[in-house]
Amino acid sequence: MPVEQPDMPELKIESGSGLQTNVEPLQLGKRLREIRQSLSLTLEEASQRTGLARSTLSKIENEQISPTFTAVQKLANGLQIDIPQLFAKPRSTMASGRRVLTQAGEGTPHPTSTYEHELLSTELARKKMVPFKTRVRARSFDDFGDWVRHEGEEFLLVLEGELALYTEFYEPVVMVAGDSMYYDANMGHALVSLSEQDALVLWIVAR
Amino acid sequence: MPVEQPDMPELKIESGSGLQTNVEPLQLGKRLREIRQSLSLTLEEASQRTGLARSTLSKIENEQISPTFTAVQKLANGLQIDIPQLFAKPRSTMASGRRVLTQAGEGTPHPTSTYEHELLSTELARKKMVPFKTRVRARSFDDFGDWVRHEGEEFLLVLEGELALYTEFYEPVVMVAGDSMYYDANMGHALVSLSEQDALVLWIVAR
DNA sequence: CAATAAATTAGCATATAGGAAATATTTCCC
DNA sequence: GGGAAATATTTCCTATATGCTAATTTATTG
Repeated sequence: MPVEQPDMPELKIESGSGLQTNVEPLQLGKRLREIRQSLSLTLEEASQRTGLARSTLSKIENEQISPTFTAVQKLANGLQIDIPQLFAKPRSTMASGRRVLTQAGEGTPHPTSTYEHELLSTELARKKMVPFKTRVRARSFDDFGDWVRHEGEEFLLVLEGELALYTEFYEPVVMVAGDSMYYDANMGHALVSLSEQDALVLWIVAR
Repeated sequence: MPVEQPDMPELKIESGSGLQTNVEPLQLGKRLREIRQSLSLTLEEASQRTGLARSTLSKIENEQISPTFTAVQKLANGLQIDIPQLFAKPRSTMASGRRVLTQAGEGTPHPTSTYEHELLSTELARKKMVPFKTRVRARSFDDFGDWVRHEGEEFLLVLEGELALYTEFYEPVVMVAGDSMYYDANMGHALVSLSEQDALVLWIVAR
């Protein structure tokens, strides 16, 4: 009897515009300086690792010259940076340097006909992962309607009880406390509690 | 006493980025040519849109020169390409329609001086999330060396015991079973067990 | 404030990218 | 197959990035 969309809280996540018409300033030098400094490297050390001259590095960081692509490659190799990541825009991610605690039972409730979700860390927006605890009511009907199915990947850990995870293309699997499952969420999936009491699971979705 | 890098198991996982010492061939010219042709643009047209000379474009595509970063920017703007995407590798994802079960205690062990990690779902490569259970040994010294710090976001759920989560910029937080934390992993972090017995946590990292 | 380290700048030599025009290649139509 | 037009490549010159050495300025540290 799993179920409709509400089972997938938010997922609105980010993926801002998608249209980057803006003429990005893209402070390459600034970024590079940050990276180098975060590694506690002096220009001299960075020079040794990258094979680029101190002065060149300085000029690049101060945006006095526009580095050759080969120079960028040397930089990326020498400093262990991922090139795509280097050029990535300010990255509309979760606010950096933030954390949020959710104490047991203090999450945001989100009940559905089959599940009782407790959304975690809701204070943080634009997260890469959406975590929630779910209480699967005892003896859910074992004929369920449609699969739950959505973009992304899902990780599931059984915290209490015993349940069956049904997934498309596979046989159902019985899971007990401590068992975990990682699966492609595009694949239909659904949980059914097997024990007398409700089962409790931790669920995490990543898009 | 958290610690050195080993505390962050794998992370090598996808994007092979962990350590990309390899001198990536990175056929920039080839990629650009493909893109231009897929837009049915002639060198002349591309030249007009980008402000770069026909000859320059030709040389870049034939890898006779290594374009300046500003040139790459002009190209990206003119041809509506996303720079990160330009350098991104073929984008491999987890095989679709797959799932993998890890039964309690059956993960892949990965001990370090401070923690005892049990990696989960290791059979699936290129996952968006890296899940593992960690046993935090009782009474870890509460003076720890360096922070653990890495790209991405991290979710932490306490399964058993009681521990203190130290994070940069914040006061330490005491967490008990059922409590969870979501935080920016670039922010230094470290766990210390407070109870007599070891503490057990579920950890999930998303890059 | 002194002493040291680190970063920036300067000057010059060289390698190489960028632009304009010439040359070569391909495409396409008869 | 032979042009003619379109497209791509190469040539040549100029602009600029890179390397080197050293001097100068700017942090750091004690």
